[in-house]
Amino acid sequence: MPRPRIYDQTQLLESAMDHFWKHGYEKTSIGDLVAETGVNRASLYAAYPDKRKLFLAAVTHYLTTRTRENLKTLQQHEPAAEAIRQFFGDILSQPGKSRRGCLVTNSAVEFGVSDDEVARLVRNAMTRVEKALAVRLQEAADAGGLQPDVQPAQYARQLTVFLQGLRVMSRVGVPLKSLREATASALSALR
Amino acid sequence: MPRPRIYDQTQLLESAMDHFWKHGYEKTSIGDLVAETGVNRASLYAAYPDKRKLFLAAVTHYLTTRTRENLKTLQQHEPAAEAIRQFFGDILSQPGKSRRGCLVTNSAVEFGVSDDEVARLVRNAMTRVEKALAVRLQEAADAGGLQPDVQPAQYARQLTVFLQGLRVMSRVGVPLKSLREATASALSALR
DNA sequence: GCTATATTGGAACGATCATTCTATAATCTG
DNA sequence: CAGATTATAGAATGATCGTTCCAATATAGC
Repeated sequence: MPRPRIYDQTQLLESAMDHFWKHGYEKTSIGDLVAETGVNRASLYAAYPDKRKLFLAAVTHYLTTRTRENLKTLQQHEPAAEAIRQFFGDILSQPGKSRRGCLVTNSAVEFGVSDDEVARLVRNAMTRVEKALAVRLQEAADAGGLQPDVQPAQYARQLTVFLQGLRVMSRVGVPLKSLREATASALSALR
Repeated sequence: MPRPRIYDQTQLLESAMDHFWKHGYEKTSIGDLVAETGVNRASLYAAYPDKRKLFLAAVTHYLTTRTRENLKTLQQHEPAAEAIRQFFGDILSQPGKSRRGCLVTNSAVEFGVSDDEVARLVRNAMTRVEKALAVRLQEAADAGGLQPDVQPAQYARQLTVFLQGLRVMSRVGVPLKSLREATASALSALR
């Protein structure tokens, strides 16, 4: 019976995610989203009760697409040491896109102090990355692909922190070449 | 002849810096600053032409106080390896304050894509940290305080990136204990 | 103590924001 | 084709924003 929806819900979410990713939450207005997505104001509010809920949906969408994609790289390659290299390599191999940094990192900074729900979402995402790294690092250690004095769990923590740093520095325009050098150094315990 | 200023200019800058540090640029309104600093609107605009210029002054003030203080720790302790430990140790030793992260890191994320002047300011600050670390790491290497296979310049890059990550994760509420473990791992090449 | 001068307090302005409302349009069921 | 229902377009609303304005105020030099 109803008039059919003219826009695609996933495209809306992708578009909104892109905009929040590039400009952050506060600098993104509903007007911006209407202009960029082509979706009408009223339709936006029919789909999400308010801007913040749309943002949360966008972050979740980021986690289930971008972050999941990165984790797949980490989990699927063999051997484990190579998977870890590839994981970081992928992140540093998109010259145009790396400038936006990571929506999770950006949200950590923008909402870390002011919104506990976002903060928890972000911490959980970081913990998942850390655990995935820990699994692969343990594998690498077992296979002799890790310096013997390195503890996988702690090294996973270190690399998770390092990854956040990469995202900050990408966003502010530090050349990828420098970041690749830094990463090579951070991964030098792998062999 | 003129009516004397009733507020202290440095206190104003400290107060504004604090607020930008905690809440970021966009979420800080002039009204917030008036309320928190006690300085009148007109006086604010007499001191700085607009919000952005005040923000730039606040960031510069941060660099000449907080960042400089951290760099002093890095430069003054002996031996070099101990100075580096202390540098990171200090950053992770303020349970209440670490939650705000670092104004430089926060600004990198908030303005990295949208404001080249801020981005350059931030990159320059990061480069200074990296260079200071490189100097001390070279010293440490010369004194045998560094694993022989580690290159000081690249390790300095790595630690600079890592530091940014620490600041992000502090801000989002990751426990300092975890971050200290990560840091211990990142500094394990020192001895 | 008067005048010149810059500061102060707070009202005022125009722009922009998130959100809501109203009217119209498009489809499916019967 | 009629009517129920939801989507759409865009105007309207009220709050908040950065910034400006104006009248009142406080001092230093005369």
